[in-house]
Amino acid sequence: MKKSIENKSVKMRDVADHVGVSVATVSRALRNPEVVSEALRTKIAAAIESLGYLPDPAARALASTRSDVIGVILPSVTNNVFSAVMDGIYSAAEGTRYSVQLGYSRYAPLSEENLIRLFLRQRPTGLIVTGIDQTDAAKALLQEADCPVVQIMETGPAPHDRMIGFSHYQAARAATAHLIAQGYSQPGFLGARMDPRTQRRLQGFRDELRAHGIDEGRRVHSTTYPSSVTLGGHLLAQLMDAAPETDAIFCINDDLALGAMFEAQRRNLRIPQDLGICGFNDMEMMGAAEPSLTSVRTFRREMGAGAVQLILDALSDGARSDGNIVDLGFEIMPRHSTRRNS
Amino acid sequence: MKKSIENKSVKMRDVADHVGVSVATVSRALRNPEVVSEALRTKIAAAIESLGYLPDPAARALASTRSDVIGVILPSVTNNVFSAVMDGIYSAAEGTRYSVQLGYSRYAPLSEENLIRLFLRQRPTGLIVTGIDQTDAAKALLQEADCPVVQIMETGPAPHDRMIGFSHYQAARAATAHLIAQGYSQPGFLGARMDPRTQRRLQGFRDELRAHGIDEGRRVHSTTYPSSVTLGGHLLAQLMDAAPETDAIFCINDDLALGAMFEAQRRNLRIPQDLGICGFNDMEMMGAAEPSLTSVRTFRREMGAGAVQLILDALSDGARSDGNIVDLGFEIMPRHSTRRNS
DNA sequence: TTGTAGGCGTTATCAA
DNA sequence: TTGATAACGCCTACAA
Repeated sequence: MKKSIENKSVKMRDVADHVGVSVATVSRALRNPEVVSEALRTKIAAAIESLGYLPDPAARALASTRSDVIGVILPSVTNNVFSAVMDGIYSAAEGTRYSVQLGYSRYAPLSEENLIRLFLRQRPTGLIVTGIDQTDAAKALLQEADCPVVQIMETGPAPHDRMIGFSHYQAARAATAHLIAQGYSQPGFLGARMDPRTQRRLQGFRDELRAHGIDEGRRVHSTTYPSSVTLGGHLLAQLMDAAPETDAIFCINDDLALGAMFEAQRRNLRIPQDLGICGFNDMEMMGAAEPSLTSVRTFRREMGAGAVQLILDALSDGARSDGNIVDLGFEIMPRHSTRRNS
Repeated sequence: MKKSIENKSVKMRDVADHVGVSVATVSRALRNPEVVSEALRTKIAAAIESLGYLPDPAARALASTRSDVIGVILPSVTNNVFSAVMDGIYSAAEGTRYSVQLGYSRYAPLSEENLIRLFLRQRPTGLIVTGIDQTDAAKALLQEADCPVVQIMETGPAPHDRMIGFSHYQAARAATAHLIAQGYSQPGFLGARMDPRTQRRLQGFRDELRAHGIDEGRRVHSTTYPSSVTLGGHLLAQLMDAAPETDAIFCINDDLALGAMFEAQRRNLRIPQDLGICGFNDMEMMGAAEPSLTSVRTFRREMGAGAVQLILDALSDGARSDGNIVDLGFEIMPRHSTRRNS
């Protein structure tokens, strides 16, 4: 079995010669096995195996005007929300003939637009983009794309093609409602980065307060800096200085919540009595923290895997069925940090 | 400026016609601008711009027998140690003509081997692989690769080509030495996953104990499960039950350390008096925690960026200069969780 | 400095 | 069911 090494330049031609058929037949055996005779098929498979043949993706793409890549554009490399999404994407793509090509926009709509253009140039099998806040040019590109396009992370109006996510607005309202239901009457808000998705969460927070006739006062603190545990601490410090009446906080994400928890401990604020804390995303650490932290569970891995599945479905469905929206929802995970009533 | 949209199938031919030159000249203007006359170069650039031409990577790769991709193989998608590495890689690649292709081995040497084979098939510009524990077949592939190969995360003997990382063994020894220097006499070890890199850290821990004449007793607790904050708590619980004399722990990574910290708080162990805690990697949260947690800082982003740089260097250096090892080192970050002496 | 032409490894069309 | 044979879009000697 020397096959492992000797594939440096085994090409379809070699396989064909080895079996004594034309390259066309080998090609068919690979793409449409059903039209090749049983006998040849097995001989070809054996030859491929023993010669260690691997198709050249570039030649394939050039000749078929279609590459076997699924393009994915995410805003951030480091944010572990997206790590989970990627995990789902890679898992779902594993075992298929498709490979994943990743691009990072760094939360910049213009760079997202360029990435979309770049990816589309490769005639990908499908494209996965994050959210609904593309530039007009990007939207036009997606609209004209000749491959399935899936928007992830959100649900919302007018998807380009397909969509899988949840409502950040509703999730934030639910989290805020949870705080209020626990008896907190002066909830505050901690936010970072404040990209459009985050803004929608803020809007949910505000609308829920309003629905309960609660004034937000000076309790909304946010920054455009990227979020971090450290920042969570700073924001809580600012908030408590500006609005000492605050008795609970809804944090835009779990990092901020964790940082706020640490800061609360430094200030000897008792959780959940003096301060209730609710995060967002429900990363693994939330349940393990002391005290355990309430959060809004989102289905990130499922979003990634689901997006790939939507593309595969679209491929077999053939036609492009617009308006296909999958709402994965969310779930409030009540934990010690907001357990004031019980 | 309708260029943004109308690039659906603008090809080099179109640009050439638009300017009134041959495609060869356009191609040269793109690859070796210096051999094309100033006048044509600017006209071509203008045409490219106004037509919105984007080269077809597949055709490029096929014709030049070299693709503009840098292949990267990492063991894990979700582990944020690697997120930071990726961040460095993408940053360094940005603005160059190279794009990044990511593959995940899920800590399985065999799948790493297959990915290497797959990536090499595309004749990449360079290949970045994680660590030094490849299968023999993979090693052979890397040895024969006709592109620069960079191994990241570690330093060690016999790199295939180039290498950038640090010594996990030495880092663990240093961390253990720090604990001992702080007056802890019964340090324990918490480990998860226990891949070869982790094992080297354990070896460092053990050797350092031995150097101080300390018996490890029943204080080494590890599992092959992937690490998590929750797991850190469980492991500490096990450790304290099995070896109550433990007065400090060295954790294989920061997640375990954080989980151990929470568990210690649950058990009313005072940190750092009753229990010293040292993590590994120094993720951002460590300094923000309450109490702040000692860790071993590693330069993950720099490793990623450096790896890309090494490839770019190799490209211009021309020849493949073997034995090129960059040791980024590490740094002990002493914080409250081990501040027993002062 | 610029143009001509052959080829990169597959796929797909058309015959056989 | 199988085999020739053009593409696919670009690169690169080789010529001019």
